[in-house]
Amino acid sequence: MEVKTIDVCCEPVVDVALGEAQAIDLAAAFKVLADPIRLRLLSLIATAGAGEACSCDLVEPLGRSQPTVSHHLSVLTEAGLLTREQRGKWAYFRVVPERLEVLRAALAT
Amino acid sequence: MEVKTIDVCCEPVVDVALGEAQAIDLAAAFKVLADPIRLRLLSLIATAGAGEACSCDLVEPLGRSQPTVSHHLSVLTEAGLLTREQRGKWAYFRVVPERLEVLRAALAT
DNA sequence: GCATCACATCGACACCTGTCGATACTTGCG
DNA sequence: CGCAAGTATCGACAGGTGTCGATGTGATGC
Repeated sequence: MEVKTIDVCCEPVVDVALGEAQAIDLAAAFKVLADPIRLRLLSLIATAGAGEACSCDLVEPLGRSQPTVSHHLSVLTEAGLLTREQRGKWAYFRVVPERLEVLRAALAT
Repeated sequence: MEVKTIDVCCEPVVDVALGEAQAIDLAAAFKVLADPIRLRLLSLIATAGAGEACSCDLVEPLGRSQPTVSHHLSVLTEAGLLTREQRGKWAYFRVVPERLEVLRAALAT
């Protein structure tokens, strides 16, 4: 997946008729969440001790190869759902709650 | 897309570590939303006059062929996001707010 | 009964995406 | 400097998905 910076408008889907461009952006955002590995990555990082997790601790519990996990972490980061911080040899990731909140708002009824 | 009945558990993604099976179900649910045409269908139906819309009124504004729109309506209906009611020659669709609410809850922070 | 309209299904195609092994790239440490 | 460890990137493959034209299926009305 190639996900650019995603600008999701805040209008709920069920409020005003969605424009074509907004629909494309919003769909791209949901596409990032439409993968079990990425959902589990979000969950693992969010529930980790200090609210952050190292790549090295994420490969094994998911049962996927290191390149695959790295790929999914990139997708989540490029979508703005994660932040990446390099500390020495290790890369630490944190979730960005505001991003989830934006998507959550789009589903408001 | 072939989407069976989707049973999404209500645990927020960021609350407890997501199980493998739950992640698969949740990802399938988000996959349904990860398409611009389907998002616009939801939006069009939700904002329609009586809260419902006929297929005949959905083909033209989306700029896709009738089979394609019919396909997306099937995906949304099978996922439980829409209900379908046949009245005479026409098929009327309504959104199921509870379904959106379930997905919304999964993104809670 | 038959033509017509609304809609669903089928078959086929191009494109995208998740996956992995191999490899390149940094950083830290002797 | 040279080696090792943690990650990212590359290339390639199998499988999934959106799309459409053609066709099938009911229901309506003459």
